[in-house]
Amino acid sequence: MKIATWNINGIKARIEGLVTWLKQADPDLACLQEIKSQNEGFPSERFEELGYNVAVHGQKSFNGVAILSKRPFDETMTGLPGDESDVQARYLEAVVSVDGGVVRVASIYLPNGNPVDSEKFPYKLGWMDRLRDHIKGRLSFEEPFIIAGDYNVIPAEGDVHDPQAWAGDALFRPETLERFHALLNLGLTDAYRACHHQSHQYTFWDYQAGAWQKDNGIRIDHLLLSPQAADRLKSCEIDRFTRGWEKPSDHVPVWLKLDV
DNA sequence: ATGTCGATACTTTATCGA
Repeated sequence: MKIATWNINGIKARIEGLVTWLKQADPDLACLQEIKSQNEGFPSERFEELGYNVAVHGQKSFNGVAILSKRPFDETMTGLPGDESDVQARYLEAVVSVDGGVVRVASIYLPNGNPVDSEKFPYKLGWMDRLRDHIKGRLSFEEPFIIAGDYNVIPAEGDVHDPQAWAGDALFRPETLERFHALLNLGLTDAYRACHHQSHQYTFWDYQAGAWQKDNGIRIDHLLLSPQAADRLKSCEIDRFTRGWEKPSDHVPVWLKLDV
């Protein structure tokens, strides 16, 4: 089973590129972030034509996550628990049946958190605390669970072209990394890191300042695995070639193969 | 060199968010 994550930065702007990639990459499950669309405006037909079932948690203008699945959804859940006042569409979870069990998957768009002296940074940290609490509960199910998405977290110095330049940024602040480690310490596995040891393998390059041409990137899109998913992990790769396409997203797809 | 994009609205340019 092939499971992918991609922050597409706007479904309307990216629909043709996304369909092209889906046809050639052919994932069984695709977690999308930053669809920047309400549920009503989401072009589900374009994916249903390709054999996908579609779950959307949308919002006008900003944020928004979706999951495409070749298998029907047994259940879906929208919104990260823990704060009734949080209306931002950043969390979608789904369960599908496979031979001999289920696979649970979450599509997450973790808050950026910049600027750090604004209310956005504590919102990010609080969201990470809530994510940890929620995932901790889910782990008691002992299922293969893949938490995939744009984490807006640079895990280590080897995941950024210029660590100095990012030192004070919300994506690389000690408070952020501390919470990312707390998440991993629940017993989760960073799928890409489990498959590859080389550093400077990025998933995002800014549109500005020729970042792509200079390979000035960061690795912030991750697939974290429950122990039951990690046991079945076969491979994990970054499709960096889409960054060179016409009208690219600033993020590229990351995918893994599970032996289920 | 804070140099680009995408979405939105009291729109055709400014604002926000990333």
